[in-house]
Amino acid sequence: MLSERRLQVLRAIVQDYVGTEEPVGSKALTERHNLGVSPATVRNDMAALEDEGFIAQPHTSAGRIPTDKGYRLFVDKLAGVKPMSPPERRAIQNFLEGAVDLDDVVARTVRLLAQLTRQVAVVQYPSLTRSTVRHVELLSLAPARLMLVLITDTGRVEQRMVDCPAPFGESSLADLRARLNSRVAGRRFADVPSLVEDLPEAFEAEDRGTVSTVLSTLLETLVEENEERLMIGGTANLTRFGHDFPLVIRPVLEALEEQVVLLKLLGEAKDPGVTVRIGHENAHEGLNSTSVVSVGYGSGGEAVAKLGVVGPTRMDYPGTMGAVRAVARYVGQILAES
Amino acid sequence: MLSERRLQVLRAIVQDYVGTEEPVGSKALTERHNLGVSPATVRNDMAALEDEGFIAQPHTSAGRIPTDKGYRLFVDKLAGVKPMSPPERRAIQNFLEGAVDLDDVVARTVRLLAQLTRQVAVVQYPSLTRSTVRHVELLSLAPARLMLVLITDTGRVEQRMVDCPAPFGESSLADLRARLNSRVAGRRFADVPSLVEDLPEAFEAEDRGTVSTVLSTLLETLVEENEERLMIGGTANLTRFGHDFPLVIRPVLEALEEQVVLLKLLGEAKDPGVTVRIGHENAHEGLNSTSVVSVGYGSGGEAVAKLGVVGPTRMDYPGTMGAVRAVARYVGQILAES
DNA sequence: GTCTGGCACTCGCGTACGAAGAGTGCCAGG
DNA sequence: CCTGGCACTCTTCGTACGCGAGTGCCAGAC
Repeated sequence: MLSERRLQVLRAIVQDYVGTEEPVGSKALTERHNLGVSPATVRNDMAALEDEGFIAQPHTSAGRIPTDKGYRLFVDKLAGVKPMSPPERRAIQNFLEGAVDLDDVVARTVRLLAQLTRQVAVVQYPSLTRSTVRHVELLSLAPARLMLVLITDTGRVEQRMVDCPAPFGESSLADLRARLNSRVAGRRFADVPSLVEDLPEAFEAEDRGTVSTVLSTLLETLVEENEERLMIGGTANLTRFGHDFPLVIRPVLEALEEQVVLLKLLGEAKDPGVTVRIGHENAHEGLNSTSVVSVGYGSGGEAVAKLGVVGPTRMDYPGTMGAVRAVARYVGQILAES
Repeated sequence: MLSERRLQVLRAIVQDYVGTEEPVGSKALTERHNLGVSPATVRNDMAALEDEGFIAQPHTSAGRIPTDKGYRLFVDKLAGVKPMSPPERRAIQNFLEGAVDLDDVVARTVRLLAQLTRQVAVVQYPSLTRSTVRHVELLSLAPARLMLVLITDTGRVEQRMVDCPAPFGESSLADLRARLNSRVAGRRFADVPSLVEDLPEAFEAEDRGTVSTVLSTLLETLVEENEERLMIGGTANLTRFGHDFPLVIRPVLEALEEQVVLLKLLGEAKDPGVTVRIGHENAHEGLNSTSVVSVGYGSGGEAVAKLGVVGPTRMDYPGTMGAVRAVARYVGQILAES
């Protein structure tokens, strides 16, 4: 077990290193934080912290830098979440309220997060399966060609083309549209499959093929993987990463382009509050030198999607967590209003 | 005026420099290209080319590298467009044909371009104003709340919320929907404003406010700037930029995040064929060390949007131009089919 | 007039060496 | 258990130097 002072030393190391980006030595520590002990004592503590794996030295005679394990302890025990100041809160709210539609909300959120945290921002669109159905629309584009449009209570709109096996009359179309909506409107998307499975039976034999096709298209859009979308921004902030540039930044950019990777990353965070994944805690190898701070957001109690930032493990955790949490809260409000 | 051989020397310099990324000297030139003359002669030619501003030396006593002006001459006079090989063409076609909707087409196009050219790809969604209307849908979400959905022949779907000044009955809604579609379906979006301006007059006084609101929302979505969207990808390719990394890459990433900048960039290219903007020819300062290769694409004769790549001025112009042109052609085909 | 070989010159790059500085580990004493 | 002192390690930085690539120019050949 680590003594109280050793924890203070760790905290001081993390704070200094995050600020200066340079390994921090015992002398600098005693000067900048009044720990009430001499450098020699701090050195002993540092040796102990190093034995436990919380800090490391890049070279034999340089200062110490925190390890992933050190950051983990810092985040869990030594630091809180730094709340946003009132002016910042107001700025967030004002900026988000200007949005005209969901795309705009998401785009603005990305910009905002990137700017506040000076890191790469990732915002997931509200999940279909965790939203409720506002409306399902069917349009006839050609005799045997329909367009299916899904609209969620969060303002998300998805459309799919449907090629019908047989021509589908205007009256059958109206019938299907009405039946579909009466069954699913206001219900959760997750429940849709069971709500519509017997629908073809209500139709004439000649139309059943088309109805089934429409329904299977509808269900396809709800399959995991397909239904998730996200937006990223602030990649220019990657340039503030460090000195050993290309080697680190390359895999990060590649990972960011793989939506699957990012979705898995966000999906792993089950915590209801802000989740922090540090360095090697991220399964994806390219992100081993980054930390991911994420949180769910939603219009009501339940989270409909996640948002977060990706940055160097050497980041201002309290500040970042505060920004992410605040933005999520306001996005939730905006969605609830729309 | 430059002699034929001097042009050959310039061509050789560009080709070698693009290949090796290193300044090329007179000796290496004569060894790798059989120009039929000695290094000394080439040196004289190089001195002349330098006087004219087509090449430059980074330091006294290093080889020469092409200037923007040199690349310009190369692109205009010395090199053609390298066509894609049949297998490549087939791969492009296969990859694009798997798309399920417009978002997917655009996303696949971005990936494809980025992979083929190993550069940053930019694809603009089909412009609304240059497309034709397939359908306009109006949905009632709440007594005084409508959703307006626009669908183009290229598969693009835009939606907007409309807050009505007064409740709008279901029959009025159906009426408006029918009148709207009969006027604009199949027409070009650019013509929509003049086609609908007298529409409110056909309605009862109590509904006119709502009809006007709907129409003005419709027109707002068509305003330049608002109606343009684009997708970028392959930013990881920026890491192959050069050695003086962060300084160059930073402004490029920043420019890429500014959609306005990119749209202007693509918009400036008026040429019906492939357009190349080299280095300082790009108005935006951050892109002064990049070249932009772009081309319009569309389902029919006219271009509905642009696509292209952004890369270092030191790029394989013939190959890049070939890839961009080929991808644009196939995207056009796909859009025409859908 | 144009091309060529020769030659002296310039510079950037890599290596080597040494001094400076920062930081450490350890130890003996309070 | 803390502290001051001290020897040690390593990185960093500046300087010097030799090497090699490439150039510009010139006199001579075709």
